[in-house]
Amino acid sequence: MSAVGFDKHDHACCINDAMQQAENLCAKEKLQFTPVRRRVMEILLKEHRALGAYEILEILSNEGMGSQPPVAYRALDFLVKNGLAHRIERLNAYAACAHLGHAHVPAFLICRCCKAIAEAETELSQGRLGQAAKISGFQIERIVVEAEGLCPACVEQTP
Amino acid sequence: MSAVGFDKHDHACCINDAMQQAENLCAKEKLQFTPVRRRVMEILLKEHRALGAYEILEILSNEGMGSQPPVAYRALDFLVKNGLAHRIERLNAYAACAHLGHAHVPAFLICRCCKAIAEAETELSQGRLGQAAKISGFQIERIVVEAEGLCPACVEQTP
DNA sequence: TATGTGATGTTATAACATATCAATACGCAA
DNA sequence: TTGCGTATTGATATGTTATAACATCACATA
Repeated sequence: MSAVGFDKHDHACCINDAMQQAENLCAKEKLQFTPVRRRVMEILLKEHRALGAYEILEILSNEGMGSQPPVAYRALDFLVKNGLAHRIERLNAYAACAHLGHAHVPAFLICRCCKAIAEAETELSQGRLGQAAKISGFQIERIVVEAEGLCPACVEQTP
Repeated sequence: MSAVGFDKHDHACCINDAMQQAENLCAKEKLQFTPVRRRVMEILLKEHRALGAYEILEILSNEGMGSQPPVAYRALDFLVKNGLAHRIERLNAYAACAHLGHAHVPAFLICRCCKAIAEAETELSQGRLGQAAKISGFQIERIVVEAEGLCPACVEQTP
């Protein structure tokens, strides 16, 4: 498990790789990776952080790709539904998936100071939550795990 | 671990107990359990589900206890900050704590059909998320765990 | 050409949340 | 008990996030 997000890396390469994987996945699943959807995915990858729908919308708007909320929300819904991006509930924001290709339950570390996020993977279903669900007969379809706190950089500045 | 929420119980008694515990806790911590705060706690306990701030506000308003959003949000912030209630991120809503008295990391089962919720307890810090945090130097302050799916009642109706 | 389907465009509005500042109540020391 | 500082409430305005509803476009195919 690597919590990509708080460390440096070759970002151009990271974007290209991810876009290629997204292309492949859409081709394989016969999904329409349309210009708006592709562009939103690029934006999320480029910024490499959680973006609000309206932030994305503004970028799209500046590029003449639609200026009304549903344009952004539809593209984001598509990306989330197909595992290309995740919604961060705590922030009401969206981030590109950092583990494209393998199925996983995403878990996030969210810095309350600088808003940086890192994505880890978990397999929570075995845990106490899974037990509780089993006992009560609840059928889990999706799990949200988000930890809020201070990232390495902010820990030093905020004592 | 009991996931109270999807089963019948003596509700009047459950409310009284919880209010008493809340009173005690506020007394012990020297917190001002003011009329608005007390009433919001009662409302959450009475409804026994997650309520939006504006739902609560409407009830308060009907009773002449304030009609503007900040009234509800302040009371809810107080309850959440002091562990009397939890915020359900997935729903942008609030629910009374089902485990008053003992410290815990709350985890929720949320029915996407009828919106019923159940609160379980977890101690997640040992898991992979805790590891990821430790490795990267992230300092966790709060953890959100929310599972979405179908409650026992809705599983039967929605095949 | 007609028809179905999925994606977009567009308007309007619902739902959730907070900033700000004034007024009031409360706890406590002088 | 008086006065002071702090916490709480009242009130207005505004910011932010999300969706309903309906029209249209583009493409595949019967």
